[in-house]
Amino acid sequence: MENRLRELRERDSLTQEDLAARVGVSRQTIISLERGRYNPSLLLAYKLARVFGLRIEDVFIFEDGKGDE
Amino acid sequence: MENRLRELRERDSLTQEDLAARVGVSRQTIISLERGRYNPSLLLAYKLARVFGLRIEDVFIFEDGKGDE
DNA sequence: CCCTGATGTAAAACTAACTTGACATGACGA
DNA sequence: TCGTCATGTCAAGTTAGTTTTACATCAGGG
Repeated sequence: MENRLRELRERDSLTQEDLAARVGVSRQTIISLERGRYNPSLLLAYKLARVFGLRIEDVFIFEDGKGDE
Repeated sequence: MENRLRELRERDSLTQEDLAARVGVSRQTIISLERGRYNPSLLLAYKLARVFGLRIEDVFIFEDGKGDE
C-alpha cells in the first residue's frame, strides 16, 4: 500500500519527528510508514489524514485490486 | 471507535461468515469489529468499506476528538 | 422434539503493528 | 572543523490485531 505521507509532510514543512508527535506515535513508525513497510491501524491512518486536512483515501493509495490484493 | 458494520451487513443480508469471507478474515474478526472491540488495520477497513460501496469515513465513525482522542 | 444456521463467548496461539535505544550518514551553519 | 539536525538502519521488546478451536444460545423448520 502506497501513501503520500512524505509528499504531504514536506508540503507542510514538517519533520518526521513533528509528525510523529502530532499523531502520537514514534518517529520509527513514521519512517516505516513513509517507506511503505506496513499497514497502519485505521486510527493512525485517520489521525494522519486529519493532520493534512484530507480524507484517508486521499492519503493512502490502495492498489485497485478487484480481488484479493 | 464506532462503526456501521452491522447495519450495513444486515442491509445487504449478509451473514457474518459471508462478510468475513469477502474481506478475507475470520468470523471472529467480524464479530469483534461489530462489537467495537478493536481498531482494524487500514487495509481491512478499506476492504470492508468497498464491500458496501462506501468510503472508510462513512463506515467507521471517529469520535471527533480535536485533540488526543 | 431435533436439526441446522446464525450469533456469541472464551482462551491460547500467532503475526503484525508499534516502541525503544543505539548507531550511521549527509547537509548546513558557526 | 565541529556540532547539530534530519533522515535512515538494525535489532529486540511490547502490545494489539487476527486466527483457531471449542462450546453455548436462540430461532425457525421438518
